[in-house]
Amino acid sequence: MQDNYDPAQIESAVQQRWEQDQVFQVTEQPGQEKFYCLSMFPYPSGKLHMGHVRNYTLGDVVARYQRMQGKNVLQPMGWDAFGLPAENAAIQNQTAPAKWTYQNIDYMRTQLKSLGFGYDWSRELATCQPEYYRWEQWFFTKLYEKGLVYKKNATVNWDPIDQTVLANEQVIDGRGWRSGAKVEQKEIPQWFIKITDYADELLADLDQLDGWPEQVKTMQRNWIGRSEGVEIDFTVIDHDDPLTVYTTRPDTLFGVTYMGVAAQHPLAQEAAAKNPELAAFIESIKATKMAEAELATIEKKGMATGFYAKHPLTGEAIPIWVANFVLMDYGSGAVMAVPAHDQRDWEFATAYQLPIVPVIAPAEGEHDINVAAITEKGTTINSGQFTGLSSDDAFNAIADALAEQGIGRRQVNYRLRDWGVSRQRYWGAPIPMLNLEDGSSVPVPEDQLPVRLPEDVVMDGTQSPIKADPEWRKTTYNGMPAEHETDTFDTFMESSWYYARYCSANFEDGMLNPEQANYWLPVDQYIGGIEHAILHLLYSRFFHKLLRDTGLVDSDEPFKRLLTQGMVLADCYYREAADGKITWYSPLDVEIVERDSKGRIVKAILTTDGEEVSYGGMTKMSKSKNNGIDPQVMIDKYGADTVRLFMMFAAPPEATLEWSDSGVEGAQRFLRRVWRLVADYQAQADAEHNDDFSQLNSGQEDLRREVHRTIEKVSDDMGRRQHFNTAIAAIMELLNKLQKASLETAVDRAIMREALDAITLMLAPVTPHLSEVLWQALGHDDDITFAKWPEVDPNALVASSILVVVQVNGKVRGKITVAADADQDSVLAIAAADENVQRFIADKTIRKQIYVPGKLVNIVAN
RNA sequence: GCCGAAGUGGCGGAAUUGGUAGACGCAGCGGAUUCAAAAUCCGCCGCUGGUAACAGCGUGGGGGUUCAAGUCCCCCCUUCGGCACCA
Repeated sequence: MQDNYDPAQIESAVQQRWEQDQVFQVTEQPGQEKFYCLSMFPYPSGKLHMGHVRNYTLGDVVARYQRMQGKNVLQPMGWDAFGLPAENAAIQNQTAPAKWTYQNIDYMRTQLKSLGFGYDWSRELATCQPEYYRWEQWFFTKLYEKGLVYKKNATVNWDPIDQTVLANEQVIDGRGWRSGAKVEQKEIPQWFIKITDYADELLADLDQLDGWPEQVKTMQRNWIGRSEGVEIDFTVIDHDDPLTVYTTRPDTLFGVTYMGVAAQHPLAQEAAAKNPELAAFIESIKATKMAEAELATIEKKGMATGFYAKHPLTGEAIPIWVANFVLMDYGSGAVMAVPAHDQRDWEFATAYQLPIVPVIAPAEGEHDINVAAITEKGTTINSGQFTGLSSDDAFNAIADALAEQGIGRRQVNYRLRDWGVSRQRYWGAPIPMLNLEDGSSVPVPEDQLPVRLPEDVVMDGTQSPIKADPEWRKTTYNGMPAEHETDTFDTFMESSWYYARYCSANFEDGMLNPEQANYWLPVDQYIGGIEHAILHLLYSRFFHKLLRDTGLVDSDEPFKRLLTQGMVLADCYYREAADGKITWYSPLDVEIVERDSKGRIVKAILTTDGEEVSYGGMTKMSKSKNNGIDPQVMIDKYGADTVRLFMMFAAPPEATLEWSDSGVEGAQRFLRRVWRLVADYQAQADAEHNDDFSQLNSGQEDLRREVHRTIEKVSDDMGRRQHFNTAIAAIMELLNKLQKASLETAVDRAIMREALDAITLMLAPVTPHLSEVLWQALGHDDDITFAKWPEVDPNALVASSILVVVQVNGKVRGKITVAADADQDSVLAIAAADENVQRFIADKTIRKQIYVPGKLVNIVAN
């Protein structure tokens, strides 16, 4: 073996062998335990960024660890290839989205290979391929047949200059990002999938997901937002149709002082027709973006419609207002307002001097209704026959009374809304529906699928090429003229079932091969960013249940265990010009020339011109701050193993990770030390070994105990805890001890040998190239990829004496070494006899003694 | 605004079930090696006092529970993720 660690040479050789032997291609093995390890597939944006590298290293470490546990491991990879950036890039680079996308995929695939990720490339897929999206289209028509798909009007951001629909991120301060036009809200017909039909099951099944982080489950629970309430019909005075609202607080019904309706609500429209001032007001609030965050923070505005509702129990007339915080797309588009007991209603009432009538007395404490609403439950007051009840009793009594009159129904409601899947964009899977001349819609017949998206197009920055081309949409249905739907699917559609398609990625006779899908599914370990905690993961869970109810899979949930990884941050540097304009410089072009005595950056210069730049701290790697570190530069400089090791060592998976050049160098330093230790050992490979560990001296016993303690810890960290940073720290600690160990006797050498084997194996998931080469150098002729994970020898762990900490009144005053089998009394006696302990208890009375066996003594004395 | 997290030395982080706060790494400092440097090796490294032994203080801020709190409870501050058309 070479004296020096040469990652470039090792890595390309090992990767070549993996490719030649198709090491990571797998098929179903009925007798063997399977493990499906999946990382969220990337959007092919051009090149990998560090977030990808982190995500996929985590996945590869888990996959390799599980393989060494003897499992049949599937780890696939593919491309989330549809989406907005391809359209933007196409406009900018005068190319077609498809061409741009496929080029990016080709480059990023080589990057993934150079990082040594063990993927089964025979299953690679890209969601923009008709072979993929045809089955999504097919599935959508099945859902249509089942009545789970419907069309309704919904609001979009409309750019009146570009004549195009904008995504929320394309609307900046109420204006279109390209045109600068004031964005309008426009209602257009769109397709929806009834995810609300599955709300109950999506909520209940969260309890089965033991392997999911509690925070993700909580976020999903809150997102689904199940509530129990009452739907109430308010008669509108001099009007036929009642105004129906939903409330979770019928106990506050007597406190209703006004009603709120959305700008698009029929009542508002009707009132506006006769009232130009109101019409103008409605027009003005229509410009508000309908994002929830926006709504929550906007100034509450409203105007009276002139209509009045009749209070169902008191008969009083209640004014109906148009309010900008009531959404038409949401529930019935109307709310009853109880300003005394709802903060938002309170703010609105205060702004417009509407009456605030308290009807609940809080259970405890004083409350000033002039300062804020009383939102907690309590006892009813001012509530007619229902006065004096607890909120819960009043809820029931009022709900029953309304039900008797036929104007109220108990109802379970969800915050979750149906999934709008229509997008007015080009680069997505065409929605497989036909619009007929009579205005109705039918699914595209199965034998005409897929509805192909033309790939050779020119983007002009406004309309989608398939909308602009009248020929594309022309077709017939049963001999009648018909038009293809020109909207495309939300890209969350593709990412909702790709995990299942991987199981039979090349299957041509259906969406999935149920036999293969049921062998591999559910995914045993899913890894991706926390930013997907709600939408992507909820849609995928929903799709899995749809697949199940279509008979394609047996399981209820797609992902057994979930790991949500944090972001990658880096230093950023900038210069501010005289006019205040800030220019950001890549950390790769910056040299730190001065640090203070604590090591903090004082002065940094740009290497290209030698002038000073300012330090902007650690922020998320991003284009805007120009602080993205290109993984390729790092791989070329240090090798994949070093990059992988640093990524796993620098932070636990869920936390943010701060990129550090010197940290990467530290990782490389460690690998060189491992290499050298094996090389030094190899240099005397001919020397005699003695594997009999029954007669060790105390130093040998201690060292061997360290080896097996490390195996124990690393196994637990990698398997159960998934804290790879502490696993690596434990290996580093062991290496530090081994470097000082003697190789004099045959037994010394046998212990070293056992330790080097263990270290090589334990590092294999993280640094697979290095480990493969070291494994061979250590004389093994099997493939380390499938080698058995090291086992703990329980005999090696036994220690004859243990360290016990002695506290007096909770402060550490001494440390004693006692026999491992010492009883409580003798430990307490030794503790009290300790010289320093004596100083603190000598003139005091011992009140209490606590002994935590094998760990700690606390003497309470005063 | 709502929902979910996080906050520990100069820095990244460790402390897994309430039981030695700071493992491991980085940076820094001192030394060895070298003509010199790089690389490598050895040592020191929370703050304050002390030659030292040791003592006092210390986990975002304030309060509480406990023999014992980074960890549990209450209030507050700051930063980050999501909020349904970015993926």
